[in-house]
Amino acid sequence: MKATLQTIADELGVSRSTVSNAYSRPDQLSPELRERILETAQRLGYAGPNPTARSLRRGRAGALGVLFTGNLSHAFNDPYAVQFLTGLASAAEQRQTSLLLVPLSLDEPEADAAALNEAAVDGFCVYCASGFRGSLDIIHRRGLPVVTTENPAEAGPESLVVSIDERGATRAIGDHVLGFGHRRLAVLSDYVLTERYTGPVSVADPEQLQYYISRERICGVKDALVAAGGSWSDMLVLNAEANSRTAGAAAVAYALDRAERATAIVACTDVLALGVLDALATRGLRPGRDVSVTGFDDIPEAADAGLTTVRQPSTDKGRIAGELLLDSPEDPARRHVVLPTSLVVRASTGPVQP
Amino acid sequence: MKATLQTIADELGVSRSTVSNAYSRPDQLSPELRERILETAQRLGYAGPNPTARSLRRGRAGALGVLFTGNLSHAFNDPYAVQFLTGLASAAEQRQTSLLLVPLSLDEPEADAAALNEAAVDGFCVYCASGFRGSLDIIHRRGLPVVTTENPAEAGPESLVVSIDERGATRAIGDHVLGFGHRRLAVLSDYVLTERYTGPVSVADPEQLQYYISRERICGVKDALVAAGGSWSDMLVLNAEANSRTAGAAAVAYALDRAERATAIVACTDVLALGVLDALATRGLRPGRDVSVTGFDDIPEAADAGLTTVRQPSTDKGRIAGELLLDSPEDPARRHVVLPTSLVVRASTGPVQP
DNA sequence: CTCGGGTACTGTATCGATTCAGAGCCGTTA
DNA sequence: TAACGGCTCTGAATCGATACAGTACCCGAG
Repeated sequence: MKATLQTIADELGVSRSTVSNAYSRPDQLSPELRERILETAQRLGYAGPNPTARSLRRGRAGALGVLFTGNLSHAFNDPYAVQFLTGLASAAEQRQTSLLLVPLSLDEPEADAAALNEAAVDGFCVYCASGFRGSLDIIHRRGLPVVTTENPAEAGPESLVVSIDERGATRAIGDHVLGFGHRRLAVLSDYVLTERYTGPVSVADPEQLQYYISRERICGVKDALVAAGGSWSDMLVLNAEANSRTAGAAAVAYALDRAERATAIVACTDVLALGVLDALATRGLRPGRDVSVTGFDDIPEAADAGLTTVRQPSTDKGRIAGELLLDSPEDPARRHVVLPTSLVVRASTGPVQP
Repeated sequence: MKATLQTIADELGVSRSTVSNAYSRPDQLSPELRERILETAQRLGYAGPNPTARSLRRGRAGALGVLFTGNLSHAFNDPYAVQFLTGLASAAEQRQTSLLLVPLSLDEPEADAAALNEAAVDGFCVYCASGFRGSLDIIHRRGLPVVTTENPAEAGPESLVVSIDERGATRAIGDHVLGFGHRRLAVLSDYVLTERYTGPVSVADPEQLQYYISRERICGVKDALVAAGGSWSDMLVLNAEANSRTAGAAAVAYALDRAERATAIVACTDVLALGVLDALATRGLRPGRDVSVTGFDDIPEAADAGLTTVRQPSTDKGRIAGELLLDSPEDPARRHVVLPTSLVVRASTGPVQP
């Protein structure tokens, strides 16, 4: 038989409200009585107001939902994702809110819908939204705010968005690499295809690709290429089956081992680019001289590896996502934040060798 | 004005209970009525029972709390931790439970206590318990189950524990390395000291170290050394300021650069060991020949790097932790699970060079 | 002596569901 | 035909707190 507010109230002969006030609004009662209440609570082993009951009454769950695919490793092994989450957590923490990880299988829509409907949260954060498109309807039906970090165009006006100019950022990368005279380029990404596959793929028109981030980033490279007078059909596109170092190394093998070796590899994430550097190392090729390599995100390891990349403010992105979710501004202009990116040039890129 | 069970009930002229049953106990009403109810709910934009209200009534929060230090990066950058969490999440998922990340600052006990008291969860998982000792009392006062992955001796009988034989595992590592004839050993760990510091430390008696995991693992190496007729005073102990590759590389520098170079480095985690391999690479030293290196955990990267290490079933550990928490067996014998470990020998260890 | 105003506390409605005893109703069986 | 059981559905109690209107009392000003 657990103690409740009533237990304490009865014990002291005061009203339940007063005990509640002792915890939540200390200014509403005399310090002496409050002291007695707290002491009695301690004695009866009462640990303070029940969080669930409080949530129900207050109409606030005190948590933000974060959607995940079943395999957390996948989500957490990317330092970018971890930084984003760190930012999200810091915003949440400031407002006494925690994060609820909601695992989705993506195979069982029924179960996923149930998980979304049963989550006691005040809003959802959907990042890496690729697989979660279907979840948005369910969330909207619950009338909860959602923030995504993707396609601003596709997100309805009711959505909150924190994004970057994906296409412009890789355009800058492309300009940088092309400026060094490289013409035999390869672009490396995960989610080029729907299937799990590692290696070269033929992409007639990158604008038609399904997944937003890979599409935009690849198109940015295309923009640069076309502006430099190149032709898309000369571009080699590589798909990695996951956003991991090993998948990156495996996927780039084709571009490095064939006769007409690519002289520059534009990877769509730093993790993949690090895999490319691994692949170069095992072949005795020098980054920035024999082959130029670029990444995206500017994770901490990128600096150590001397990787030329695009810096995006990952932690800020998470923090702002959290703030949007918790404040849900009405003003449509404030519901969509675009953050700046910058090109970070390091040693992994250099002029094409004669 | 949001729709509730009552709204639907009034609309159809049935009782609230019946609408509730339509969602939670479909066998309690006729299929036709259920269909009409679901349809009306759909029409009125009702997304199903409110999770908070349901939790209150059922007395089950449907979430497990996971304690974190403020900085998620720290926690998530260790693949071991991510694997553990993955296991925890899978156990939770099976029982329709999600994970609530509860950020603790460790600097502000008041705020931390509040966070613990306000978390709507059915139990807590405390891993990397080093800093969280103080939280256990608060959790116990709430009457919630806790599972830890550490010191079985120190945990009270009310605690749930999933552990491994830390000391025995590093004893095996030590035996392996000593068997190759190595005598100039260094052991590398984080949390040897309370302070943030990277480099050699003098440890008169490892049994006195404060943090459980580093103490036990270092003592295991000591056991092996003593059994081989060596003396603890010959052992070099290195502290890394964090469990990261860079900290590992920095901490091991002393052992590699001094005149009497260590011939074997026993690292207490794979991440640190990978850092040691990095340090060897920058010095042109060959792992397994010039210097033997061992790790602990057997994270996926360890296999790629050819690292000799101890495999512990990280994912199982998480899964079992979740199961203990959700089932809370009464039988004291079942409240404490010890999982097996095994030595995995790869190329990073070899005979001492003459 | 009354009135205004503040402080300290009480009582009740409410948040949105679940649960469980029981009420009708209908068909079966002795 | 009465007793019984099964199927649907209802009504009221309950989970544990918070919010708000209201009461009692005290103090100083008019």
